[in-house]
Amino acid sequence: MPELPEVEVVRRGLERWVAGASLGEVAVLHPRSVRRHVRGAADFTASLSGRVVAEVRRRGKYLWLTLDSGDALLAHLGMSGQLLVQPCGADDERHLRVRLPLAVPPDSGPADPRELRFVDQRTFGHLLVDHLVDDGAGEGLPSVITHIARDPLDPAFDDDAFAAALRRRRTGLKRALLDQSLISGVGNIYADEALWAARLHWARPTETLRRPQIDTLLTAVREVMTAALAQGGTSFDSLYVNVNGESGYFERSLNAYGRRDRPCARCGAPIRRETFMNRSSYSCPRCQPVPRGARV
DNA sequence: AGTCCGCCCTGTACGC
DNA sequence: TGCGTACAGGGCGGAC
Repeated sequence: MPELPEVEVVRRGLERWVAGASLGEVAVLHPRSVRRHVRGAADFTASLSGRVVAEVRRRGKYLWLTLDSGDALLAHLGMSGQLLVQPCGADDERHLRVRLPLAVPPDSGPADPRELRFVDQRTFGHLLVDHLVDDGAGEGLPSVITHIARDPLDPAFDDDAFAAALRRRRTGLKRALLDQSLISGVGNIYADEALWAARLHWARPTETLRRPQIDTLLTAVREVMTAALAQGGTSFDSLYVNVNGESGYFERSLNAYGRRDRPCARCGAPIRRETFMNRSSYSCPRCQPVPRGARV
């Protein structure tokens, strides 16, 4: 499942292939993949054709290509989305949803034509074209994601403001971590990993957290993401950009997620699995005891 | 306004 | 073997 580190790996990989390239005739092979482009699939392709890509940016789990039209091609990978750069003649992937041919300036880049492909088995991901608005720091942000908070690796992320906002919440800690309007980029896997590292239980009432604990938590979030990024960033330098939640790139370093009944790396107690928000939460029963007033 | 639930989707694993 | 069910879960619309 792509969370911030995986999306950042894709962003870095994509940049090399698409910056400076122009888009040819885009083909939408599955309408659901552009469902959030409100003006429809035909408008989606029309607003991309012939546009030149400037740069690839990211906030949390959202990724966008800035275009010479002043708009952006915004992408969210959802659960199973991939953005691949392939030779135009390569066989279609089974779940190819959108095809975006690339043309590079004649005096640069590889001779064989390539295309950007959006592949998405479960179609939770999507693409859309959107105009940019000022994000408050002079940078452009796609208008449909202005409610997405800065992510913890963003230099402009405000720890003080986050701590204050977190304590104003009246909910459980993991629910807050997964709320992309409070802090972005954190999904189920890295939430569990950060909570384990910070020795905090997922149901801890947010308003009872003290500042040192919030700082410990933020440090943990940044460390697990940075470590994953370091692994992912060195895991591929191949022809195409790839992200695959099941790839196992980052599995080796997990301490909690998916480790039911296996010993905690700190204390040896068997990791427990609980159901919460219709998904799994993994934690150590000894290092992360259930707090008073737990919010399930 | 803040909080939270249900739904969307497909492939795999597993019990009977 | 085949069928049914559980599970994976991000983000949003809408209920409360």
